[in-house]
Amino acid sequence: MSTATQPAANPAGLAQKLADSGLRNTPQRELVYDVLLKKRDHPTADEVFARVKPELPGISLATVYNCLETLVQCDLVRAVNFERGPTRYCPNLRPHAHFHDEATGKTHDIDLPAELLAKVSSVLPRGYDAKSVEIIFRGKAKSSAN
Amino acid sequence: MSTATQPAANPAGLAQKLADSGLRNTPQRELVYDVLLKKRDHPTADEVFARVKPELPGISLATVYNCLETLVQCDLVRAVNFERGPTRYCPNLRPHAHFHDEATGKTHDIDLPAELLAKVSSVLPRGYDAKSVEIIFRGKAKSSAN
DNA sequence: ATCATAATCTGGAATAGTTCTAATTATCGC
DNA sequence: GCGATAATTAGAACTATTCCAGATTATGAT
Repeated sequence: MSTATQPAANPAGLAQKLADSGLRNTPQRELVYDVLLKKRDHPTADEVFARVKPELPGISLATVYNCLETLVQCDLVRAVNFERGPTRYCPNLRPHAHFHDEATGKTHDIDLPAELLAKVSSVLPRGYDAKSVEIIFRGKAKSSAN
Repeated sequence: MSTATQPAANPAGLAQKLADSGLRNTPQRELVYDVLLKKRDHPTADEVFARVKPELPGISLATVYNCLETLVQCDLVRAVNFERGPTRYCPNLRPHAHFHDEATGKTHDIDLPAELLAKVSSVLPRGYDAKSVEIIFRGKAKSSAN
């Protein structure tokens, strides 16, 4: 498993990022962020809820949604959507695309060289100012893949 | 406006494509396809419904959903999703990305050179077999854009 | 430490978009 | 024209998410 240093992709970074945005740190936010970091399989809000509940039985689904939204606002987590399925959450902050395996339903991160991202953005005609680019592959991941 | 020849992007192509898939041609399907071709602004199912109703007042929203789904199956139309918003429909069959203007809510097609698509797909590690790639830009389109 | 203030959390109701269901109607091949 | 099959319809049901109002909790000033 890759353990490369990632900017703020750790529980310690959370308090800082929250403070930066004038938000409070809470056990709920910490826990939600922890489960995202611990199992990076692009869980849905429901799945996060299920993982968080044993640790904090009183937590509500609404709070999980709130926390996830907060983490997205703080740029600690990316929200990802496939078709009309439930939103999935991803703590990988490096530029990456998503590969959606139609056979297993699993989602894999595909790292993107900055060079490629630049090339992709360069197809935009003048006047188009893109704040973000999202690339989604759909297909089958043969064997091996984690 | 571009009137370049597009494979089957015309009402006549519909009957053929439907037949190919063993499906029947119906007034509802023709009309839904027509309104998509006539105003290519990536309408939602509701918007298609509204445009179709004056011509065929008895049509139901469920049928519009059915027809759109059928057209997608026949590869005459692409379904596009932005975040959790309603699905939008696009009769542009050329390879293209979508630019979602956050200010106006409008969607613009961005043609993609085959060369770029190939380059994008080439970032996939061995074992990943992508059936489709989707590229979505988000940002602001200054002035000019149609 | 105490209090006031504001942020956050909670459970349940509400909502939006879409899909499902059962009954009716249209279409195709003979 | 007749029967088999496909498509349409209206409305109910469903899913993921947001909204709401009230309870709880953290924070900063005293």
